[in-house]
Amino acid sequence: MFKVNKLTDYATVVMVDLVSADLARPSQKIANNTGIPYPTVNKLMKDLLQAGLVRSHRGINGGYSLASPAHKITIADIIQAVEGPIALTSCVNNSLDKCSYENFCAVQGRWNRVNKAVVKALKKVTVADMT
Amino acid sequence: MFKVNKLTDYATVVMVDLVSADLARPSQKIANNTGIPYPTVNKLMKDLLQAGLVRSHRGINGGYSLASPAHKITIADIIQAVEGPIALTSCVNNSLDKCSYENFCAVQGRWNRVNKAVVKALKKVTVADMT
DNA sequence: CCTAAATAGTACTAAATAAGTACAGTATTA
DNA sequence: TAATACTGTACTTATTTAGTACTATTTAGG
Ligand code: FES
Ligand code: FES
Repeated sequence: MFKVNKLTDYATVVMVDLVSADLARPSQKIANNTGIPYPTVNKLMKDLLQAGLVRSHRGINGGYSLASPAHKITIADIIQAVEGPIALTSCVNNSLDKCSYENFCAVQGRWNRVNKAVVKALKKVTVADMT
Repeated sequence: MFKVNKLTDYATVVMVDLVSADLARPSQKIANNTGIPYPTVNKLMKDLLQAGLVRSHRGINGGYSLASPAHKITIADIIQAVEGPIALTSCVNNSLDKCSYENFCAVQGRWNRVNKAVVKALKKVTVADMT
């Protein structure tokens, strides 16, 4: 199947939940709001934080909040945060791993075009659109 | 990672190889041309055949050929042939499985928009473009 | 009609990836 | 200083993908 990770799906749900947060919202509360298990939310937040999509605040009254306005965070951002660089095949430019057929392959580099088209499509939809 | 199956990647290589085939080309020859292992080619052809992307001919001098002109076969077609319907999440309309959060989910149905955008992008690139 | 070439279908095994869980550590505020 | 909540890492299990094997069926040609 051609699909995003379940965690990416969850991440969008989390991001949408955070849209309505005025102050920092703890993982526990996010879990309650969304129905996503607490440990899973916890794991997600680490990825979203590292990618700079959310801000965190420790201690009592701590929690997470969006790092940018909802209409500036795209689905592409969320996918990249959770799953790493978007590379439909391993012979796409920004892929982490290397294609083993590269030496004698007939479609060498052609996937770049497809990849760009998909990324462009994913950048068009924002968290605000998902609300 | 957000990516297509390796088999899908191989499938495009196979399709591109078939562009240059005047008569039916056997799996074995496709394997030789592309460097993809023979058993794997064999497996692929079954999927491509079922999806109607190639035509087959049995017996001596048999083999496979494209069912339509190269510029009419899209990357979306190939992905669907190998991986089934394109459904980025399980709550997308044409998905085979059902989303378990559907009852209380905040982004319910919103992925349809993303999915459509991606499919549209994948339909824009054809086998001819990959040659 | 018989044989060799080649596809068609099914089922199994092994490898890779994703999902879920656990836990010890650190910062913050009341 | 105690309670709250994030941070980081590592582990286990489940699921999916990739690869392999084998049998049956069809076709062309001698
Ligand atoms: S499949 Fe990777 S270079 Fe062709
Ligand atoms: S994640 Fe499937 S309905 Fe929301």
